[in-house]
Amino acid sequence: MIATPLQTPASASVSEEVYRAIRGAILDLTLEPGSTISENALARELGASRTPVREAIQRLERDRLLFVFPQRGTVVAPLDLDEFRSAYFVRSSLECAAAAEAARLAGPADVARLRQHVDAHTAALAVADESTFFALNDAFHLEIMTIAGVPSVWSVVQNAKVHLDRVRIAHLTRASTYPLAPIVEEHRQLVAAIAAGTPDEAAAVMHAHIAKVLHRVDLLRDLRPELFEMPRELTAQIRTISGPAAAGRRLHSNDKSQ
Amino acid sequence: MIATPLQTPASASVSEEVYRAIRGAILDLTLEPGSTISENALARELGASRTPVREAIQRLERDRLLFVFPQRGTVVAPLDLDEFRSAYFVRSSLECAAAAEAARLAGPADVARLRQHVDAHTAALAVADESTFFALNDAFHLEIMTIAGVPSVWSVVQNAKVHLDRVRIAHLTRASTYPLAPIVEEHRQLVAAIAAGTPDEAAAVMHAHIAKVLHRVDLLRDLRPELFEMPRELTAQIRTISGPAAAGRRLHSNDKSQ
DNA sequence: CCACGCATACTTGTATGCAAGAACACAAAT
DNA sequence: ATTTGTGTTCTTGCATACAAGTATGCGTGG
Repeated sequence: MIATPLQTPASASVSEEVYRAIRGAILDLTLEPGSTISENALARELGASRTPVREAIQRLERDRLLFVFPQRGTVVAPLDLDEFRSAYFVRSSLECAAAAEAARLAGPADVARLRQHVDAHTAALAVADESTFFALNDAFHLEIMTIAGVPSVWSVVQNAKVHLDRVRIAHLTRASTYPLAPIVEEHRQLVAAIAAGTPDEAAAVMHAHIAKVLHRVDLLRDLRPELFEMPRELTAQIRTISGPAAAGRRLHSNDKSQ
Repeated sequence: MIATPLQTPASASVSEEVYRAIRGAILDLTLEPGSTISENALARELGASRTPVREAIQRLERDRLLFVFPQRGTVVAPLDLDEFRSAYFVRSSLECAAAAEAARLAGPADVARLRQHVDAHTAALAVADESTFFALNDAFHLEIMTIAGVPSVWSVVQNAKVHLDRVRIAHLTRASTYPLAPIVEEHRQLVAAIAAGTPDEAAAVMHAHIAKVLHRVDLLRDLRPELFEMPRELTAQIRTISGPAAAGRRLHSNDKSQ
């Protein structure tokens, strides 16, 4: 059961709201990796019709958060090592290049704005909850992209970042708390490198900053290997020709009780 | 008028076919930047219903090839310098990083496969038309991504590359022919750098290889500045409150003759 | 006990109807 | 001549009905 029947605040469009709802449910494991969902069931739950639900599902499929098997079903994408590595590659490459470019282009006003971000982040360290903290984190990284002159690249980074966040969040709910202070400290070093106008240094700091997620995927794989497994029914994407091989289990979760 | 009523060969789904048809029409300027399109008109032309047309339009909007203004209309995205620069940034960063990584990881079998690509490309130089030549070009770049261990990153590059291709194709149809031989030669140098196992050299060669598009956008901007202009009717995305400022011109192309 | 056939209840893909809003055309008033 | 109101027709967003395909459950026959 996903959260609420669409009472989310800034109502842009039903489709957008449904997208955010499902995406959030996937990220916080309300919808577990490998579980099956259905357009009709989601439409009932969210109080919308199939059309906007379907549009959201197609967006999420392009985000690689869902797999749609026509006439068979739709499953939440299991965590995947290759996907994680690709996402890391994209984020690392783009953000390091942006940090270097920002170090080349940044003027005094830009550096001042970066420092404001760091100050706000430091203040949030004490009082804010995690979600707002990470929102500030995203804002800081976006600011660097903006200084580099390519703000719209941030959306590409975000699309990749989801797959890193999935691992981080899943690991977070099971393991210890997340150390937030080092993040702000690394941001401070990043600003220093950008202010100094040293592109290589900025890229190196950014690389170290981002690389800290890398070990989490291995830890999570040990903690909860089932999050990485595709349900056996859908593993055979190439249908065996009436072969009785994949008999036994059922696809539908049979949740009529909803 | 877009090409044919959906007779394209490998019929995956209506939605997919419509997507490819519109995308192709945008790329080859059958649909000119800034022109308005409509779900109903496209559905009639392509012999489909609105649903798959709508799905295709939404994909193309996420590709930034269309702008959808609810209740007002949908326009083909004009060429845009910022979009071009962002796309170049994404492609350059990812492909240079991939080339460097490929230089680190490539084994003899990988190098052999790369050489096969170059040989096939050389052969195509004499006989093949441009579209198959560029298909081989894409295959080569994908192979590098594969060797780097992140094949799925290629889809990200492709999404950005569209905006570079738009400029190249638009410039191609108006200006002289495209010199193809240097491309293959640069690929050869790239393979040499990867075979030598020198990441920095591979990245440098890749950078020079990709950077050749950069000057085209300026040339095209001089040749056909109208391709870069958003129709004035939709420039005001924030509606002036019943202000008669934007009066005069009309939005709808009024092509009832179709 | 096992294999096969069939009915049934699901799935997603597609078509279509309706609603809300925006822009144009035109007539009327100032 | 300019403005203003109004109706028509366009636009996209959403809801819903239908079509095609798939997996399950059960009965039947072996």
